[in-house]
Amino acid sequence: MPSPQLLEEYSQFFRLLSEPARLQLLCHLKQGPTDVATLIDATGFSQSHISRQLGQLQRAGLVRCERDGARTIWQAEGDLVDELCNLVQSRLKQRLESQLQQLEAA
Amino acid sequence: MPSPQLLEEYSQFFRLLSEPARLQLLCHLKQGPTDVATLIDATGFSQSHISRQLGQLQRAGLVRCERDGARTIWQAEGDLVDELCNLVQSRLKQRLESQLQQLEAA
DNA sequence: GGGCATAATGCTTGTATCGTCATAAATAAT
DNA sequence: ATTATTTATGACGATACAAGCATTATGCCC
Repeated sequence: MPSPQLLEEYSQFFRLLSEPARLQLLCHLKQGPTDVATLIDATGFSQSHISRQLGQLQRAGLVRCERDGARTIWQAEGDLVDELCNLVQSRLKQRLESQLQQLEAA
Repeated sequence: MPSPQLLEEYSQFFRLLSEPARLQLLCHLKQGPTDVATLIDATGFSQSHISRQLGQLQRAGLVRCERDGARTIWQAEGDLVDELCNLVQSRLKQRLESQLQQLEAA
């Protein structure tokens, strides 16, 4: 039985991934290091929004940045999120398959 | 690059785990099938709160229930959440270790 | 230094959701 | 049937957070 503190940390981490905007940014950064202008173009989000989301992801250690002059180049760090998403995806798939089977059986 | 719909589903799933109360309930149910009165005792949450949280977990297929007379016996379904938490935990551990090392090096 | 890009941060608003109270629905017992 | 017990749900206040606007900070170029 995990301690309340650990549960709190888990939930905080999952909360970070509970926002489509952040997941989308992470996915883009998975393609390779990217500057903010490109992210704005790709997502349509405002500059301030992107800056905040990246800040949160950075504090969690999911992305890091390096400055290139006035620009900031961001990149994803580690593939924990990929693994998590893959697990969730296989679960979603299972569920849909099972629901489909139930429909066919009826 | 995942579709927006898929990102939305991922995020909804993670949002489910972003609440300590729900994680706590899941952990209790991992110990074995449990009735609501026991959950109230164990967590101190109100009956209505527990009922709502279990409802959300049920709709996501993370728990299921069977009625035993007037009581409802709940149990966790699958171990996806365990796997997710283990991945996250090892990540948290890594991060702390790395921070510790940086402190020692200084 | 001043002007010009880019990125980060206060502040505000809107929305979602937690958590509780009260109530309703479901089920057992007498 | 009525009553008691357990669970689910409607309504509501409080709170958290996303998202944008405006401003400030940071670093380049002249």
